[in-house]
Amino acid sequence: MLTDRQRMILNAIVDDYIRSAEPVGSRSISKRGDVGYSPATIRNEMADLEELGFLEQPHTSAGRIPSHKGYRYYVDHLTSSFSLNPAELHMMKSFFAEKLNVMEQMIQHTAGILSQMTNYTSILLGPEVFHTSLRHFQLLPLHEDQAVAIIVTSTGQVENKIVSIPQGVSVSELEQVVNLLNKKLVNVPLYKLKTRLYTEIGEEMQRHISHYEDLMSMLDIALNNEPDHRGVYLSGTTHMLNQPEFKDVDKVREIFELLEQTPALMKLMAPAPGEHGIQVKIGTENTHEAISNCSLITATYSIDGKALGSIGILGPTRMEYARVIGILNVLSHDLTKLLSHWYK
Amino acid sequence: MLTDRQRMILNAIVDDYIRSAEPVGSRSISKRGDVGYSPATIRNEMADLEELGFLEQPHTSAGRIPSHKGYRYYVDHLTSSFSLNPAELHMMKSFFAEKLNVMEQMIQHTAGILSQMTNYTSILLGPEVFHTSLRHFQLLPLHEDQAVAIIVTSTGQVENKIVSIPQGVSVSELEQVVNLLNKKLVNVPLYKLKTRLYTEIGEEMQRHISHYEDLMSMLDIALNNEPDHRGVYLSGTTHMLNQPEFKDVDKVREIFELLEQTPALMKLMAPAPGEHGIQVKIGTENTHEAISNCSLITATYSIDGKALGSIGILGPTRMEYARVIGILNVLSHDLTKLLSHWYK
DNA sequence: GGTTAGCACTCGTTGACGATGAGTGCTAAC
DNA sequence: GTTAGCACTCATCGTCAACGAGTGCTAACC
Repeated sequence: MLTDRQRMILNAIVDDYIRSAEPVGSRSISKRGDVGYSPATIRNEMADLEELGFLEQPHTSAGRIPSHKGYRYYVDHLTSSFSLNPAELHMMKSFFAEKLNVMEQMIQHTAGILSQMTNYTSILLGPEVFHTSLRHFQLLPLHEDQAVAIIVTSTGQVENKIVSIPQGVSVSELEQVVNLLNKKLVNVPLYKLKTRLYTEIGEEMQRHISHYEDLMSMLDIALNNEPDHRGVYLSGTTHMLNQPEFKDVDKVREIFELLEQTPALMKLMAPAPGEHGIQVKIGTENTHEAISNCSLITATYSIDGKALGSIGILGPTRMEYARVIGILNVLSHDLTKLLSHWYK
Repeated sequence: MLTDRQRMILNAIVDDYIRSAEPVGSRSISKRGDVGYSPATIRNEMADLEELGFLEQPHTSAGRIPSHKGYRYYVDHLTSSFSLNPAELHMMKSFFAEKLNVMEQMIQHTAGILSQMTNYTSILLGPEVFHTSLRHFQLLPLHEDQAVAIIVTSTGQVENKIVSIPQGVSVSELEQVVNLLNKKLVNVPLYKLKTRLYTEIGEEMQRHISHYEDLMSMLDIALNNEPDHRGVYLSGTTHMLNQPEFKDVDKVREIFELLEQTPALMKLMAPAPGEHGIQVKIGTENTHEAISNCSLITATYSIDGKALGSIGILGPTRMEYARVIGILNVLSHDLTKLLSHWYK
């Protein structure tokens, strides 16, 4: 039905479009290198492909994009064997191995209730974030250029992640680095690991170790693992979209990015010393730029009077304060009661 | 610090702005009724409040909006006692009472993995959606105008919800309705309840019962309860925002609304008869308008060869098909294995 | 006959400009 | 102290012209 060249060009267009999300022109296909024809030739083929229904033009003077039929053809003729790379497979396996823990479930569940009732985004910081620290770090070489990084936490949880070893780093150097990390970072709370890595370890390493930058970025990846996110529970993030002040997608994305950074969240949600009830931070009272026109209402929950974590609601400054405060009040008490009951 | 009138006007402005998200003008405050002054007077006070820093003007010819200081004052002087209405309290209590069930957790967890690995939105339909049906429906009057609707499902789960009884409906009529529902809807799968309500019950009721419309909307609310959503697991909905084709917030909202309608999702995710592997539905191949430029890739998982539910990925038509298919392949098998193992 | 260079043409994007209207500030009357 | 009236401001919206990316077509080339 299609000539080899047409198939090749169609594939190139779909690939490019999947990457860039912009209509692709004849010139850019020609420049890719894997299709050895001039733009004019490609234009001719593209015109044919369009006539056959595989491509579309958003308007006359734009490049082409694949039509549904084009995608269909692409999918039906996918040659690559859908195989995942080892790192991805490993990631998936370790995800599955994660223990489901009751307290975690309960907190996540609470986050869900909270966002559902308020129609705002809810944030819960579980106790782990505050109290879990690093017990041990290990780096096991797999091949020449890959190793598995293993992190054991003070709660006995084991996280691992495959990383690439920078070219030219010797085994003895790797050992040195691991020793250094264990010396400096053991007992450091997980959420502070990355900061410490740069402040304390960085300096030391720069002195003794070659390939400093590559190694640092490897360690960054190794430590950027799940434990960093562990213990932060979000729910109802999409409620944000219903607020007219967030009709600008970029603003929303900024906020979402903030929500994925545990240390920043910690800082925002940390209860003011001595403060025990509900706190309301309005607009720029929040220290972070991205949420300078948001309000954050937080409370703490506890077991036996000992503060365990925070529970908060993020919405526009134009927020239904009375309602949210009421709900948060009830819910933080309920959660406290529930947890106390559970751990008795 | 502020006169009573100023406080009153400030409160009115904050309230209005919280509701409308638009700068409020002097005229609209004057019209509210609870502030008995003309627009001009209010303008004067507003000018003062702005000078004091409680209000802001986005631009000269617009109304005022509260400044952070204004919100702060509003919050610090909130008089209402943060009390929730009984229906809300009940809702919260019943949320908390929900049993956490292992299989549910596992499926939700899988949804999380899936969206995290693909960077698209993942949808899982749990087995309940397909197989759970109504066992019993009950309506218990609480006061004059409120009742609690109780739904017992075939899995033994009990859901309840407080609804308002329409004025002028007698107890005996309510009983008739409940009997009718039990006669007609028992053993109907939960996700079909609402459709059946309108097609089968509606007609019958219209003949025998007064206040038909009010009653229907009450029943609609009663049945629109959680069970309808039960068994649909979403994750990574926010990934959508990172795709340039969804920079229009309204489009995204449309999709989110679709995702919250179980019956529609069911229809989209239902495996084609006889089909067992991975299905790819591109663009308009999906029957729903809102996702006409999305692709939906689905697979099924099963126990003992018996299909239990579906697992899918929703993204733009411009999707990394090869990668997603690969991941979905592995994950649907893993989930099948895991569930089989668990229930052995 | 297939391939490529060159050129006129199309059409979406961008920025400038004027009309419109909501809401203000101020003055004068009540 | 309160209110009516009026000139004024400024964001929004639609129109219009300049710009440029990318095409389709023709003619030359291998």
